[in-house]
Amino acid sequence: MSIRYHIGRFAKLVDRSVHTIRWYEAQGLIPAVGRDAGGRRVYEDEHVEHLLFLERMRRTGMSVAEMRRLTDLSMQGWRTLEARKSVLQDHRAEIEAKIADLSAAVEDIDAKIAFYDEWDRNKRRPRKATGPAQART
Amino acid sequence: MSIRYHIGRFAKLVDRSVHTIRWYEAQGLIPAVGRDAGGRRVYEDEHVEHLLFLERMRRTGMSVAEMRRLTDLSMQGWRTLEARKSVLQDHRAEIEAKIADLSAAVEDIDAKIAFYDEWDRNKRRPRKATGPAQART
DNA sequence: TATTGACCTAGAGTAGGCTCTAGGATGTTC
DNA sequence: GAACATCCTAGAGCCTACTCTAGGTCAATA
Repeated sequence: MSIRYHIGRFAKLVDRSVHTIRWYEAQGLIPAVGRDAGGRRVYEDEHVEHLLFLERMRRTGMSVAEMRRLTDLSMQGWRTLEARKSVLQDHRAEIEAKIADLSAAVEDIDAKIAFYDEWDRNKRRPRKATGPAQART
Repeated sequence: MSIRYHIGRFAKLVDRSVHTIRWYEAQGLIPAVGRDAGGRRVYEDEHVEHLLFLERMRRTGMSVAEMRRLTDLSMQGWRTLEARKSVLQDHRAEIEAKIADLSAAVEDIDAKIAFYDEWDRNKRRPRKATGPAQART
């Protein structure tokens, strides 16, 4: 027997606003939401887990369309396991590319900071860039 | 003596559209753009380097507001070196946080895929999650 | 000199992802 | 039984970062 939540509590659990939760449902990101006698939405632990997973996907750049696809697929049971894996593998590849991009940016920043430091030490702008992509900035 | 470019060539060099370049200038992201006798914008290598650096910052999540701040500061010379370093250090910290988030997401995805694989192998849904944040998805 | 292509300005439109408003119903607490 | 929190629907509004349109100018080429 699982715990049930109304939307306010649910929203807090998954760290989104109540408005956003309703909007997510309208976008097809929350499967099979029940209602109580008064017509209010009722969520269960599975919804929490589903949304926490989606939240991680969202934070790492997955679009609402992709999250909807994942939600759609999971509502169709085991027959869609391969399709779900494929969506996740694609997203995984995107994440790896992003990590590479971010790491490269960290290097650029460090080079720029080193360049500023040298500028500051010598009280004159270094003639040659210390790293990639140096302008007179 | 540096090479000069009109907007079309410039846009190609920094891989943004001509529209976007004009818009960037309106947003204060491109310092001191000259004009030729016919009123057309003229860019130099320094502009290319500045924009390539901003492009890396943009791709890693820096907002237009922050890029404008960086551009403003660099137009004010050596007195703003510390301020520029500080903006870059803040962005660096954000990037590191993003990398951590992305790495965690990769782990979640791998756990989810392992979970799907086990489900597929056993032809029934594993009762316990293989990793964090497992719902019935 | 006429066409063609690249450029100009001002401003409107778009996409994604929320975020909020209005007007009303329900449920819990004192 | 009255106040107050929480919920409901439908739909408008907002923010960021572009993206495109309209109407025109300028310069190189045929």
